[in-house]
Amino acid sequence: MEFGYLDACYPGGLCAAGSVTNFAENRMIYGEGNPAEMFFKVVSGVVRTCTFLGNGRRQIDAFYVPGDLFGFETGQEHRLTAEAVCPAVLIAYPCRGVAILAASNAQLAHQLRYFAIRSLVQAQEHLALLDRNSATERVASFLIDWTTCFPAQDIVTLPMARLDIADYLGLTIETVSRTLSRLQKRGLIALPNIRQVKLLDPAGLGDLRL
Amino acid sequence: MEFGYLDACYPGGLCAAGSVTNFAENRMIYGEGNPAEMFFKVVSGVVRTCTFLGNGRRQIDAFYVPGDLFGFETGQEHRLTAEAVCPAVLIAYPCRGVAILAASNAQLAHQLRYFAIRSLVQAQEHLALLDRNSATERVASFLIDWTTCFPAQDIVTLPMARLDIADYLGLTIETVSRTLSRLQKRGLIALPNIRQVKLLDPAGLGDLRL
DNA sequence: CGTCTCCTTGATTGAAATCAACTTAGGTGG
DNA sequence: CCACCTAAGTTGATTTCAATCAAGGAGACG
Repeated sequence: MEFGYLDACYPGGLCAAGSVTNFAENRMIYGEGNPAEMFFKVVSGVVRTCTFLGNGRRQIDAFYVPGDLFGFETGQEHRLTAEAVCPAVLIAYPCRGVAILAASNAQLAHQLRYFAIRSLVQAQEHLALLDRNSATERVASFLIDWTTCFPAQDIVTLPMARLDIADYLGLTIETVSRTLSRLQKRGLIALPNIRQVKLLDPAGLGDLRL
Repeated sequence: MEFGYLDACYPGGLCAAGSVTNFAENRMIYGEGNPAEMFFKVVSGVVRTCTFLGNGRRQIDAFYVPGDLFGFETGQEHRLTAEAVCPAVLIAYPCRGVAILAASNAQLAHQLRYFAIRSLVQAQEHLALLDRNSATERVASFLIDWTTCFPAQDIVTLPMARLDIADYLGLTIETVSRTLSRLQKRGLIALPNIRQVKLLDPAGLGDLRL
């Protein structure tokens, strides 16, 4: 189904219904099992959604960047935990209120559907990423995906810690660290400091994805 | 966001717009890159959606069972391939026609949103499954998930081949086969024949998921 | 009865997890 | 400003588990 992109802020749309909120780094936005009363739009900063597996491991499902909507549920409860990766500004929308608005506003309904499907596409891409089972493939894909979020910049800042990357890629921090070092030694990337990456050879990096 | 389940077949709803189609086993329903003109509802049978990775590997994103809708896209093209796992009856809906209907039918719009979010939830659950990185955890989870689709039955039929299971779980057929044998030896399941499974100890199997 | 496909089982290899030590960066307080 | 402390990241050695390589079995079908 084809859905054009529509900005969330148009008269009578989402903007009217939401309230702006600030979250400090690592602050929880909502927890697994919390009632799904709100969904959110990222204005600035980065958000992660994650599940905690029984053995203490944590799985990061997605990172959300400015413009993204997250927190959609089919049930009464949030099935994931959402946390601010770095200081973040969000707009919170009440689900019920927006559902009522959407019932009489076809454009808004269309827009919500668009964002739900976009999240689905992202989840499917994440699945494909985890299936590339070599650590090098995963890290290379992650770097390419992340940097293409910021096409203008030469050196890209990673707002998340190594542990976040590891939990997103289904690897350990040691493996992520080693893989980054190896990519640097091979001249594919530069790591000027711990949170910054420069792609020296994007094409070569792309080849690693197979 | 909370969405109650609505049957797709109600007057003025989806049913009016769709056409019934049959697909033989392993028949392609649509291919990666095909124009996304239709989406589908499963009436009977099982459908898989998959991507082919550059190295020849295949990743199965999801299995769809009767009642499920699949084929939603944000762009103009299908990003996955859909195939019939076994003989399947589907209803095909034209995206554009349904979008027009949805613009003036709030209930239909709501329903489409519900199904898009449901696919998202399934994708997120699949992600969590792949993150349980032991083969035993994955296979146990798969068996539990699949059999809970058919709560009434004692012995459940797996419509898909071992290779499908392997590609869904990110494992090889050998590992799937070995793991099933091991679960059988441990008395957790019975495999009366190649396509049937009986959960002898669902609780014990659940414990393996961690 | 032979052949093909799908599945199972075994032996070996390899990549990432784990265990463990060390380095770096950042923050605090004397 | 520097000494200390802590959290985060890197690097190395070893182990573990699934992939790979290889061979054999079971069922379907002409």
